Amino acid sequence: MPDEEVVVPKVGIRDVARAAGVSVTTVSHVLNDTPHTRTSEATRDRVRSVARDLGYTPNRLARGLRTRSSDMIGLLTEEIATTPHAGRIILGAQEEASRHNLTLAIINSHLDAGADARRADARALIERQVDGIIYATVFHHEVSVPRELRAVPAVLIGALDRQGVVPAVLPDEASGAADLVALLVGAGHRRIAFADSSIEVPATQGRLVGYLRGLEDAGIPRDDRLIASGESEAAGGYATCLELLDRADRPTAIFCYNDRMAMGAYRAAQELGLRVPDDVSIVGFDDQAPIAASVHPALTTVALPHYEMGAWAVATLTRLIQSSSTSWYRSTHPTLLPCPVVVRESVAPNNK
Amino acid sequence: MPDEEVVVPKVGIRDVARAAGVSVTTVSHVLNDTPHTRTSEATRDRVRSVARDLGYTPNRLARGLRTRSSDMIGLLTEEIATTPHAGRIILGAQEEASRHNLTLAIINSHLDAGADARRADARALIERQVDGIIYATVFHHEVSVPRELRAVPAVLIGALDRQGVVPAVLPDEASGAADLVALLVGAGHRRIAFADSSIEVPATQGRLVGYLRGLEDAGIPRDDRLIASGESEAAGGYATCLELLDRADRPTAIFCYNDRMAMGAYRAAQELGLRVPDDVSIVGFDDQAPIAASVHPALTTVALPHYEMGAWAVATLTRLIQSSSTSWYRSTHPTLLPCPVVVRESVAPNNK
DNA sequence: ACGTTTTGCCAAAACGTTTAATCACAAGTC
DNA sequence: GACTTGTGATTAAACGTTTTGGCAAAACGT
Repeated sequence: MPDEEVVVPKVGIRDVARAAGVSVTTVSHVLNDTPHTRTSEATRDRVRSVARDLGYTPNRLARGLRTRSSDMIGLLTEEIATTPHAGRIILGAQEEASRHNLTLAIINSHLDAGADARRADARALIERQVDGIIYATVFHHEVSVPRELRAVPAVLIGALDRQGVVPAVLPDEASGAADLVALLVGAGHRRIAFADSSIEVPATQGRLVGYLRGLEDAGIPRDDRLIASGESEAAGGYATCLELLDRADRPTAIFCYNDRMAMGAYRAAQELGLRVPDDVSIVGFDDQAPIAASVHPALTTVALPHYEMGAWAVATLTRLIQSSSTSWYRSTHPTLLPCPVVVRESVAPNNK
Repeated sequence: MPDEEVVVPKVGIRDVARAAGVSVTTVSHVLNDTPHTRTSEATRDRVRSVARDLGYTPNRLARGLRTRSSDMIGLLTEEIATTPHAGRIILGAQEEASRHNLTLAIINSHLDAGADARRADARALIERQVDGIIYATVFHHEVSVPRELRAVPAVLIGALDRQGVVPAVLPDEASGAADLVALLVGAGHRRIAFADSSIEVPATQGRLVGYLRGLEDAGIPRDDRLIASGESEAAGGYATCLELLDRADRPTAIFCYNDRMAMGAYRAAQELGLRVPDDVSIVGFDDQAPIAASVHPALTTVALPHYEMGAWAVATLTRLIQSSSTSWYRSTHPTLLPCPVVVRESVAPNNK
């Protein structure tokens, strides 16, 4: 009952039609370049210019209602807060989405949220008629996706679907780790220690597996005395590496489970009077900003393909959406994205 | 023309109505608890249980079309990539949004994007009929908001509206810096240096202003020989602090422009054989994860209220939306959110 | 027993699009 | 000159909700 829109009288397709002296159908046709439809070049131009002059903005809600598709994709993230990495996933997803004229709707679940809360979040997205859903988790091995996700195409980031029906993408940590070992071997190192994380997550295994594979590829026998583990923080890295380095036959290089532990390794080396990289080479994993570039010497490490996983997710999602309702799919193996090693200054040739 | 939805026959409000033996009107009324409407307790229960059994999910597009509101708010971010901080803004906004039953649609502009690209992004959100828009920038002093933002309530994060019409929120860097100085003064320090950033951004000024105010409050005269500047990275902090510390009358504490520079300060101190914090206290700014907690000794610093700004933004936006169309507002002063100092281990009493 | 109020419910019109189905009319075709 | 064919546009029916304005029946007051 209050006065209507004194501010900006929203202009709809009808207004354009009226101003251009055609029907709304025609306006819709020309503005969307609807195929199999005929309109003279003259009226096309007229409609377009009128639309521009009036400042027409289509109402995507209305369009979505009619076309049964929202051009939105939902990103369900699990604790974006804990890891700065998550930002890069969002960025990758966002940019790929923009490329397809889609927009991203984001909902964040707390890590400790129950299954019901998570399902409620999925429902919230589905109510919004998203065309697809990305479920991004911190690195879990397997997860059973809320069954509401079955209502709509979905992909998984950082986890495998227990039922094996939803496509998933993961970082190829093992290969990255193996490459890193190869780099060290190439620099002449043979006594390469591994400072592992003491808590068990899939990443742990991948990195350890890659470390061992790297050794094997180089024909270096495994030496369990060179493998130690600690809390996956700077303090843990310090303690672990202190122990590894404080021996007569100390390693010439240490592969740390992550960059934070590598920071601890730097300190351990320093306290023992060892210089990095001259006396001992140190490498990390994660390429965690801003650590890796800020420590001295700058840390050689392995980057995780967060951006790429985000982009991959919306790319395959759009493929799924297009092929949807005709062919259905069963996800075979998860997609593994490469983890490139980024070379900085913490590795030196082993001249011993 | 392919077979219709063999998978999941979407259930709409009509299906619920039919199954419950009532009209869609009634279903709508009970499901929304529409006020000033009368329905017997019996039918209410029946409708609700039928809806649950059928697994009814309302179509928010349709609802939005009718109610002229989408319950979505758009977050326009400028280069979420560069700063890990951005993630916390998103998180704060997201959680506050969830609290109000809103969902966040995110679009990211590149920092180097032109004004047109930025306006296109704003339009994309408006087409989606978002109820409001948050424009989050990296810390700029003033910005002229795309005029499409006038079509809908908007708030600014990290910048001021040049026209002074859009409410804005900023971190109160000056007070945070002053508090930090007060902490140092309280520990007995009087020769407190400031390692400034050499590039000019609003944050620079705020922190410097706060530093000076802190000194003044303590009755310590300003000494320009204690103020130096360098690149706002670890390397710059190293160079700057090396110079500050390598004097006979060296400061007993250094306030670094940010945590990365503080990392450099640690290295400078170490190379000069000075222990932190025993020989020199060092503080930073930003509370940047994971640096601040990972360095040794852990860094005392000031946290930026990113989460809080995100939450503030959607909170005031919802207020704006509710009061909209009735009262219009003119933003007075920007809101300043406190930057709490977080005490760790890099400050020691000055016993000299 | 008769008006009046209250209670419980419903029909139908929006909301702004897209799209299937037609339609008028001019131009070819034999 | 009667048929077909092509061209450029239109009419009207969706899409799934909310909401306005009523209407019948039950309850109530006298």
